[in-house]
Amino acid sequence: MSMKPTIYTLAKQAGVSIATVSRAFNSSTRIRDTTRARILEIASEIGYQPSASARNLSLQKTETLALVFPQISGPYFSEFIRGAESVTRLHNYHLLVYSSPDANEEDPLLRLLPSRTDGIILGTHYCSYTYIHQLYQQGFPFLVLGRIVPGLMTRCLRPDNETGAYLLTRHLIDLHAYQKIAFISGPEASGFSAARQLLDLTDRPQAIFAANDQMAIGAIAAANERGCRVPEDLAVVGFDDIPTARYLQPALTTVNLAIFDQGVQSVELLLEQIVEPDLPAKVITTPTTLMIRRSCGCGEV
Amino acid sequence: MSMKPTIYTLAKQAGVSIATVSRAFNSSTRIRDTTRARILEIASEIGYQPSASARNLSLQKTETLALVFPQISGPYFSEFIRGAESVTRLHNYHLLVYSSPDANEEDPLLRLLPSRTDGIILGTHYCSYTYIHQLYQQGFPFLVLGRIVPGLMTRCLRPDNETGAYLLTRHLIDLHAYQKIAFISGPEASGFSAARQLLDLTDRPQAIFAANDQMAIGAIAAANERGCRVPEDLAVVGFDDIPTARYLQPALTTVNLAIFDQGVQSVELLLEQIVEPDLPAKVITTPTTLMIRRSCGCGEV
DNA sequence: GTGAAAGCGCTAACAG
DNA sequence: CTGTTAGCGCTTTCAC
Repeated sequence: MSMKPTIYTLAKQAGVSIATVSRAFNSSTRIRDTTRARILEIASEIGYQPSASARNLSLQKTETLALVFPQISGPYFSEFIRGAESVTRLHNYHLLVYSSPDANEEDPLLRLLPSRTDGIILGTHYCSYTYIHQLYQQGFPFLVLGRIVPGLMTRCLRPDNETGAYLLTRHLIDLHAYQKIAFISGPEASGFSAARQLLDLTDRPQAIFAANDQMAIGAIAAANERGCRVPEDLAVVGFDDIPTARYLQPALTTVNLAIFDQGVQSVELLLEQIVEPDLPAKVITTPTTLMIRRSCGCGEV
Repeated sequence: MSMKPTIYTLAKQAGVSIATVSRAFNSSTRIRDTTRARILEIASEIGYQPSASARNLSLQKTETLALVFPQISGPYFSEFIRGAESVTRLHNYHLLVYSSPDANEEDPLLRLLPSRTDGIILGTHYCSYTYIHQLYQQGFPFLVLGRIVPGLMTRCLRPDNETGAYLLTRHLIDLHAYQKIAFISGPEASGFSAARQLLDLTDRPQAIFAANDQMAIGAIAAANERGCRVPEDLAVVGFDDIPTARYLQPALTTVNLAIFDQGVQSVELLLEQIVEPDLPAKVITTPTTLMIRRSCGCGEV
C-alpha cells in the first residue's frame, strides 16, 4: 500500500513547487488558470487531499466549533444541533459535540477545547465561573446560552421565556377564565407525581402550567389515571413545543422556542466573534410563540 | 495581550528543553516526578495548553471521529449520538457531526473528512459506492450503518429488525388473533393519510403495523378523527420505541432498537478498526426487543 | 506567475 | 533522566 500523498508528492508529479500546489488549493489569484487546472487534475488522480492538521497548524485556526450540552438527547438538543450544523456547514466549519451537565475547568476534555476549536458554545446547566473566566482571559471566543455571566462583558443568547410564559398565562386567564392555575417545574419525569399531588388536593387547580412538555405529558398521564379528563376537567399546558406535542391526545398547548433558530444564531454569533473579537456585550433573545392547541381547552385548531 | 504560550515558552520558564515538557504532558516514564510536577505547575500558572493541531500533525492522527447522519434531528439521532459520545469521551476521542442525507464523494465537507478524522460512521440513507470505495482503497477506517456494502469486505452494524418485526407480528397473530393486519411504511408524517385510506376501506384491517412510531402516532390520530377507538376498534403498533411512545394515549406497543447501544457499539467497532485495520468482515447486530403496551390491545403493563 | 525557505508547535529517535 | 535535532505537511513572505 502506497503512502498517502502529500503536497510534495503532488508537486513533484506536477513538476511545480509546493508553493504553487498550495496556491492551487487556496483561492489565490497569483497562479495561472491552466496550472491550477493541471494540479487539481493530478490531485484527484492520485487522491491527494490537503492535510487538515498541517493547515490548522500553519494557519493557527481549526475551522471547528464546539457545542457543549448538558445532555445529548431529547428534542431540545436535537433541534439545536440541526440549526447549528446547518450554519457551520455553510461556512465550511466543523462541529464537535460534547455532553457535560456542568462545564468545569477540571474536565480534561473541556480543557483542551480551546486548542482544538476556534470557539465554544456552552449550553450546559451549570458553568464554573473559573472556566468561563479562563476562556475570557485567553480572549477565546465563546458563547454562554441562556444565562448572563455576571461581571463579564460577553454576548449571550437566550429565548424570550418571559414573554412566552406571560402570553400563555394571559391566555389561560383571559380566554379561559381559569382562576386556579398551578405551575409545576422540575426534572423531565416529575410531571406525573407533581400532577398527582395536585389532583389529590381538595381544592383542585383548573389548569396546570408545566415548565416543559415532558412534564406536561406526565401530568396528562396522571390526570388520566385519576379519571380526570383533559381538557374538560383539567387544562394542561406545556413549554418547549417538542415535535410530538402536536400529536398527543389532546394536542398540547405550549410555547414554541424556535430552537432550530437558536442553533443557527448561536453559531452565527460565535463566528462573528471569531472574526471580530471585541464586539460589545449584548443579550440577544430568540422569539417564543404560543402554540394554542387542545389541551388548554381550546377547540380544534 | 501577551502571546499564547507554546511549548517553548514553557520550556524556557521551567529551565528545561521542549522534549522534557513534551514528556511531562505525555505519559512517559523517562522523566523525574519532581520535574513533571514543576512543569505542570508552571504550565497551569501561565495557562499553557498543548496545541492539538501540532500534536495531530506530528502524531499523524486526530483522535477525532466523524458521525454522518441523514437528518440531525429526531429521537433516533439523539439517542445514537448520546451513546456514541459517551464512548468517544471514554477514549479521549472527539466527535464531529454532519448532516447529509446521502454520502457522496461530491460533497466537499465529506471529502475532507479523512484528513480531519481517524474514522467515519456513515449513518446516511444513501451512500455512493464511489465514496465508500475511495475510503476503502485509502485504507481509511469507516463503518456503514444498517447496510452491507456489496462486494466490500467491511464490518457493518445493524439492528436485528427481522426478529423484532417477526416477534411483534406473532404477538398480533398469536395473542390477539388478528387476521387482518395492515403494514404501512413511508416518510415520518405519512401515517395519518395511510391510516385514513385503510379506515375508509369497506374491509377494515383489525391492526395497523407502522414502520416507525411517528407513523403510528399519525395512524392513531387518523383513527381518532374517524371516531375509531384504539385499541378497542383498531390496534396500532409502531417500531423504534421513541421516548414519547410510552406516554401516548394509549401507550404505544412497539419495538425497541437499543439505539443508545448502537451508538456505543459503532464507536467501539470503529476504534477497534483504527487500532487494527485488517479485521475480518462481519455483520454485528444489535438486539431488538418487544415493548408491549396498550395500543395493541393488551391491558395495562 | 513561480520557487526557495522559514516557520507553525509538537513528537520521537538518538546521544549523552 | 534530559537535551539536540529532524521531521510532520502546509502557508506565506520574499526574491526573481
